[in-house]
This record gives sequence, structure tokens and C-alpha cells, in this order.
Amino acid sequence: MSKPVTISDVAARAGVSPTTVSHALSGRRSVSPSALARVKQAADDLGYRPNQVASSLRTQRTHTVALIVPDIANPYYPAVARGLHDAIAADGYYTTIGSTDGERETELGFLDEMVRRSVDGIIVFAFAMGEEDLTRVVPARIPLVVATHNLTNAHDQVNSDDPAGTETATRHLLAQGITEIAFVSGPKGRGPGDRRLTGYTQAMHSAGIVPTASDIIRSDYTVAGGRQAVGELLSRPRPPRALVCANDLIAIGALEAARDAGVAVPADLAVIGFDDVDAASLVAPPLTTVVNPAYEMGRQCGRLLLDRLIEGYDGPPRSVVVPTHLIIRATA
Amino acid sequence: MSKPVTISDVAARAGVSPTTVSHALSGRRSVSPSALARVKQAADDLGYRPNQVASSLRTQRTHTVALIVPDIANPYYPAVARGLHDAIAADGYYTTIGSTDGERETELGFLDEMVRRSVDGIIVFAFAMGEEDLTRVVPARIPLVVATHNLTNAHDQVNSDDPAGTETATRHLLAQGITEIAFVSGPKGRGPGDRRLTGYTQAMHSAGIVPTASDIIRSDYTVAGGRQAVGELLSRPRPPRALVCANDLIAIGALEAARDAGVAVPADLAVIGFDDVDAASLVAPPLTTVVNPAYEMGRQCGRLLLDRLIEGYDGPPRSVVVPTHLIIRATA
DNA sequence: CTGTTAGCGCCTTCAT
DNA sequence: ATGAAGGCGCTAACAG
Repeated sequence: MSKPVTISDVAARAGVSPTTVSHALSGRRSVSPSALARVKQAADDLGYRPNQVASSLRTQRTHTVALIVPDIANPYYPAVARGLHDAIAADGYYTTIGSTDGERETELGFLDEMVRRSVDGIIVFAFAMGEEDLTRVVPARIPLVVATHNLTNAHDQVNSDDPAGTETATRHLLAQGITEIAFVSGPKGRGPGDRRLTGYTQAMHSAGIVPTASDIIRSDYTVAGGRQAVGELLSRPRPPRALVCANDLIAIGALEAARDAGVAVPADLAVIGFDDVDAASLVAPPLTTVVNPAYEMGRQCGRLLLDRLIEGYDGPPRSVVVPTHLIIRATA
Repeated sequence: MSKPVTISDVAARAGVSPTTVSHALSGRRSVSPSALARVKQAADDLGYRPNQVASSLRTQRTHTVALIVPDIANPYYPAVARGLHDAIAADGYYTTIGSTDGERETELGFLDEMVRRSVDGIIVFAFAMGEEDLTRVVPARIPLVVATHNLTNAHDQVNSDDPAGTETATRHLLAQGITEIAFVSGPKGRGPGDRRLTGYTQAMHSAGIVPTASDIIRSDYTVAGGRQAVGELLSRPRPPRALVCANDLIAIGALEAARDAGVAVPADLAVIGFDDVDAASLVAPPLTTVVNPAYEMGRQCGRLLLDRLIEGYDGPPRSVVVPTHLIIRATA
């Protein structure tokens, strides 16, 4: 259990002051070649590794970014995390991830802890809390990127272009002459369903069709939920010819419901999902869906943060919209 | 850009010393009721939040655990991360995750940085580096849990019971009277394929069958790789009647290859996967597979760490084996 | 029950 | 080109 090597140890061995060691290793001020060589040698010999905690206390920088999501095990977020990682790793930033299960208390607790830890930036995907909570818990000095739609005007934000995605999907169906199209959403006011609904409505209106209440189905964002909701839908006297679903899991549930009911996809029922999770290309038949670029979302969040952290951008909040696009497989 | 509130600010407002504030808030030594009340009030008024960086420098504890994996976007690892999170969050530990793409330099760099940051523990799932690298980079004082098979005797380790899993899977096929069973592995010496192969071999031997070299197929761990390898296999003059695959992605590729070749599953070709990723239950037909409990793996890693970090266990390295089990769906 | 003192390891003036 | 000194904010040892 030998003690870690400190900068003083290196200084002693190199016959210089700690100050010179610090500068020799950081390059922040010039050091004579001979001193430089001796310091490097000594550091090497001793296996010196600068203590980042001490450095952070002194410099007020931790080179750490906090990512707060509902559940890292939900297939969407790992891709976000990876995109973020790839955007910031090269500049020496690391990520601490918190899963909050969408519970307000947990979210607040995690944010509070990250502030205590002096993280250099925070990225928020989770949201049971409101904007007031956010501004109360996170001091203005810490850059914040919000990736939950419509929540903020006070912070940088990154969103995927959900309306454009479902609009394109719906148009794809309309172009095939299909007009009886239902939208299968999540619970009202929760998650991206509402934003995605607007694109569908938009496209329908453009085609001169006014969707009725019975064309908009509420589900949750799971396979089981989609299966049940669509099962009921298919037992109606006059079921729709196509479905635009708020996410892939619902769409996969819809596929199962169609199979249960002996309805052929896409001949009798066309199905389009949203997200393009891995499973989308693996189900049978492979799912036509809107690509929601999670990786890119994470990357953009990282870039906005670095812009403030490294480039010194200090202007007003900015909004990045990440484009979505339709990928046509076999269900529509 | 107001400066953060420090313990001295609280002390001044409460009319006590910083020491008393520290103890009042941590409860590590008793404080008079009146002082306690004044401190709490003052802390509340000022919105004081203890600086964890300073605390860490003083206490030599960061309450942070590093998790190193090849790729957080690979569906297996988020479940591990969640299991770890759930095991340690209640005790105030947080996780920093590094994706290394299995590159030795990246792995070493990440580990080195985590040591500099004085993390309290490290969990290693990634491995291009060898055990010498590990012991060289990570000082003995930092508890380490290794979840890469057979790499260590010097550290705590957590493994899933791979051999038992494939043995059960193979027996399940043998019990149906099927004897022409091939094993589709990954690249030799990389990943869990070799360990999973042993269970297959074991079961075959028990049934008096000696697999030949042509019964063991090399692929990578992807859908595309599995599809191609099994495609070639099926074009042999006398293809096997069943496949035990080293992971689910390979198995899903096998399903595609069977469809390509017009081979009926499971009637003409039975297929068993490994892992039980989400997609396994979603493909058609739903995949029979061995459940490899990623969440539980992560949880056990966390427990081993906490045992040393909190309980003060200081004995020899321990090994935890997480059981696997077969889940029978429609492909075998 | 409370306070004073010291120092965790580093970086950054300031002085030379 | 180099060093001495001070302090980031906190907590532990020591003293009362």
C-alpha cells in the first residue's frame, strides 16, 4: 500500500522545485532543456501521475460532463452516450451517467450531486422536473444542454426533427394511395409522441384529410402496449390500412398484433415505426421506420458544451435540430 | 456569475467555526441542538452545497467507480451499467464509463486517467491489454473487479457460467434426438466464444459424440457474420441439423441464412443463441437462447467493490459466477 | 461540545 | 528560467 507519488517527490528527485515540475509537464511555461529532461526522467522513474482531484480543486475544472437520462438500459440512450463520448473524449472530457427512471426526486438528487462535484457541463435527457427545478439546482456558471423538447428557452438545446420524420412517413403512405392511416402514440403529454403526432397531422391535412379522434391511438412506448392497442384497433369494424407509430417498440407490437389477427403486413396493414433501434431491422418483416439519430444527438450535445467550455462561446442559448429520415424496409 | 458558497460563509452566518459546520452537516460528531439548527438554517439560506472535489482531496475518496467496456452502445453493456448503478447508487457512488473499442492504447489511457482521478474502484470488461498492463497501471490500493474470463487470479472477478449455458443448450438438442450439431463461435481467442465452446464439447462428449473440426464454425459476433458463416455451412453436402451459437447476433444471422436457403427453422435446422438480448424475443421465429444476465453481472461487480469499499473486506480475491439458463422459444 | 491548526496535491501569482 | 508562498475548500487531529 505504498503512497502515491506527488509532485514534490518528482521535484526532489529531479533537483528542481515543484513549480518547475508542474510547468515542465504541462508546458505552460518554458523550462530549460536540462531541467525538462531531468523532470521527465524523474517522473518516469517514479511513475508519477498528477492527482486530478488536487488539480481540479485548484483550477476549478474537472473535465467531467454529467449525462442524465431516464434509463441507460433503454436502447436509445447508450447510443446517445456513445455520441457524447466520441465528441468530448479527444479533449480529455469524461462522462458520468445517471439513470433516474424519470423520477423527479432522483433527477434532482443526481443534478445536485453533479453540481457538488463541480462537473464542467450537464446534459439533460430526463424530465419529470420542470424548468424552475433546473435553474434552481444548476447554477448559471455550469453550461447546460437540454435535449427534452420545448422545455427551455434559457439553455442550449438539441432536438431531433420529430415532426418532419412522421410527416415524411405519412406522406410515404399517402403516396401509395393509402388514406386510412392511424397514429399510435404514447400517453398524452409524455415522451415524444405529441411532437411526432404533429407531423402526421400536418401531412394528413396537406392531403386534405382531417384525422378524427379515433385515428389517434394511445399506447405506452412498449411492445406489449403496442400489441394490445393495435389488437383492439384491428377488431374494429373498419380498421385502418396503415399505422404510423410513435416509436419502434410500438410498431413491433403492431406487427405482433397483425400476426395474431391474421392481417398481412404490408398488404393489408402498412406499419411505420420511429427511432430505428437495432431490433427494427431484425424483426420479420424488417420494419420501415424513421431514423432518429441518437448517436448524433449525443454528439451535438457534446459539441455545444465544448463550444462553451473550450472555445469560450458565451452568447445566447442555441438550438440544434438533428434531421430524421425515413428508411424503407418491408412493412410499408 | 456569483461565487459558490463555501463552508466558511455558512460558518460566519451561523456564528460557529467551519469545523462545526462540517460536523453539523455530516453528523460525524455531535453538535449542540442550537448550533445544529443555526447551521442548517444558514446553509439553507445560502444554498450551500459542499464542494466534493475539496472533500475528495481531503478524504482521499471520490465515491466514483470507473466502468471500462469495449462499447457502451453494444446492447450488452448498458444492462451491465444499469446493474452496477443500482448496486452502488444507494451508497452514494457514481459511475464513469469509458468505451475503448477494445483498443489496448485506449484501454490503458482510460485506466490511467481514472487512476489520476482517484476513483475508488474499477470494473473492467474490456480487454485488449494483458494482466501485466493491468497491474502496472492500476495501483494495488484501488479495488478492481475483472469480468473478462480467465484473465486474472490476482483480482476479484465476476463471470457468467458460459460453459453450463451451452452445455444445457446442447443437451436440449440431444434430448430431441438431434446429434448433428454444429457450434458457431467467434474468432479464436477473442470474446466468450471459447468458453462457450467448452460447454458444447462437454455435452457432445457426454453423449458419446466427438465433434470434428468441421463442426466448429468461426464467425465474428455480428448478424452479418453469422449469416455468412451459416450460409456457407448450409451449402455443404451434409449440413448439420442444429446450431449452438456463441451469441444471439450470430444466431439471428443464422436465422436469416436459413431463410435465404429455404431451410425451415426449427424443423430442418434448430438454432440456439446466447445472451438473450432484447432482439432475441422479437425476431421471427422468436429465438431459443441462453440467458446471460448482464444486469446481474453489473450488480455483482458493484457488490464486490462495495464489500471492499464499505464493509472493509480485505481478504484474497474472490470469484463470483452468475448462473445462466436456457429459455425455450421457437427455434429449438 | 467546540475551535484552532494543519494539510490533502496542485497551480499560479509574484518575485527574482 | 526558476522558486517561494499562498490558497482552492474541506476535514481530521489535537486541544480545550
